[in-house]
Amino acid sequence: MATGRSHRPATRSRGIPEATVARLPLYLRALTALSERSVPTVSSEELAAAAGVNSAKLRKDFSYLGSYGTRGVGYDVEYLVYQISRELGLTQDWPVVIVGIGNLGAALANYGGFASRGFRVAALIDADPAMAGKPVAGIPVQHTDQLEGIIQGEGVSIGVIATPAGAAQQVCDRLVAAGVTSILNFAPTVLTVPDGVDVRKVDLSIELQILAFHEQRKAGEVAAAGAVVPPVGSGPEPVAARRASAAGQDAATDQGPDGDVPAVMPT
Amino acid sequence: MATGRSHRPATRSRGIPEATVARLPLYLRALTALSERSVPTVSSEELAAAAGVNSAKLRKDFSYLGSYGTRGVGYDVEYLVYQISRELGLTQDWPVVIVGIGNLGAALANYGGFASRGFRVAALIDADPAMAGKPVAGIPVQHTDQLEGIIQGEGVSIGVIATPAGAAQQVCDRLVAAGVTSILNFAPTVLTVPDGVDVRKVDLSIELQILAFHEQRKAGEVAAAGAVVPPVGSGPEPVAARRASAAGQDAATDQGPDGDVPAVMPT
DNA sequence: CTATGTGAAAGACTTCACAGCA
DNA sequence: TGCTGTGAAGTCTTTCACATAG
Repeated sequence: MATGRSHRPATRSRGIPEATVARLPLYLRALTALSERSVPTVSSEELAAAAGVNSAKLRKDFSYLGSYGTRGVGYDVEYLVYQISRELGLTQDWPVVIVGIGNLGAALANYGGFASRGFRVAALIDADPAMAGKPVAGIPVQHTDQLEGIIQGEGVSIGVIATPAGAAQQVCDRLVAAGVTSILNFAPTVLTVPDGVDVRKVDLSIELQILAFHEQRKAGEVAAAGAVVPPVGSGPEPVAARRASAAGQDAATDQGPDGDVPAVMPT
Repeated sequence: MATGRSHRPATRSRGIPEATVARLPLYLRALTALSERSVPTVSSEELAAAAGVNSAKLRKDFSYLGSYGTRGVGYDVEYLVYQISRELGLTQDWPVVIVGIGNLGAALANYGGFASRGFRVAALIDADPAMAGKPVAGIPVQHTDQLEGIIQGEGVSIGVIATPAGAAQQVCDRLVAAGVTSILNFAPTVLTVPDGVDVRKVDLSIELQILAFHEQRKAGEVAAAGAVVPPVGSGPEPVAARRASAAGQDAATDQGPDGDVPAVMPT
């Protein structure tokens, strides 16, 4: 696929890198905090520190949105908050349904961050008839039978799956058939969806395993004692060397690729 | 820190790409499922489909671990399960502490996936005195005062933070001071940690915002019908194009850079 | 003849470093 | 003078495509 770097019409070239999109919420959060403290402007350096990234990256990211800063000064906090919000589509209302009101589903329903950014819990759905009517986070749980009606009635396009792994694909299919085109999946399963539907997954187990991998390495290093040049192993991997100093810092702040979260069922 | 090392004989060149490490848990999950069905071998094509990635990527990933396949045949399921488990450090016991037993913390404590892969909930910690002693998921909650003692006593190196955003950094500092070197953060805050400590974050709000961004685009595409705002939707955008066929598959499985998850406090 | 393993090419993302505007 | 905006360089990932082992 040739990145038809298309003729960028003035500012705002469409085609913001995925990596940048993933960081916009981070910047937005930092900016919101500044805004609440009535800070009028910030430099890329300060904002980057607050968001946990380096300033060059931040400036590059913002450059994809347009030239919203002032040389020699910095960025206007309020203005940036607005621009990023608009870019992320947070200036509109996004009704969301959460399917699977177990421990996790309830936690998500109670999650305050929802409302704060245009997301509105339109409904809580669970397959257990006993749950029907029971209020969670002030919202009455509805039975799965109602799923299609709710999606269509409320015009829901984003669905959150917090069911056991075994039910995830089935729920997903129904959500999609009913019109949902974006899914946040907390069940530890690979969902199959038709083209045009976005899926993001969050899997606690995966995150822990990644941490374990690095943790294991740390232990190994101690035992092997940091030699000047890696002993055994193939060759003095250049990559390895770099990793040494950057990894700790990097992993901690801007976290590497792939992200995931918790789930409800065993892996 | 030095990197090289490890007395790993034969294959196994040190320096597995981070992107590959992030996918190993995915392969492991798929392999475990096959193993339970007593499937003896799998081709890269089949396994890739089960894991939601493409076969070329999978083969490349495995090539970093060594040559564990048989040309013309495929991979031995049991053997691969073992190799990947070892690589990820899952053949050993990893005691984990969860701090902040609110809705989310309780959900995590009940998460079955923990035990299944070498992770053991060594303790549940909460700052609320009223919670002390109360069992959650069969484990009695302990007060924050006990934090240091538990970490050191159990030799915990992985900590999960599920507290409100305001307490996260403080908890993090205590965990690190007590000896924890890997942290999974569910609070919507950027944690600052010393070198050598790994942090992975999981933030529901961020995931939803990313979905909203793409959702907004889809809506725009429909309206613009590949007209005035081409670059994004209309143009054979590399990303867009790929997304069409692979994305559904891709986004679901290998998800882009930076990962996050849910939290307990508003953004 | 099949499916792995892997150089090489293509892309995506990050970092550098500095021109240029306020 | 200070800080943004951005080509260019550097690094990491993915994809291609095919030699090669079984």
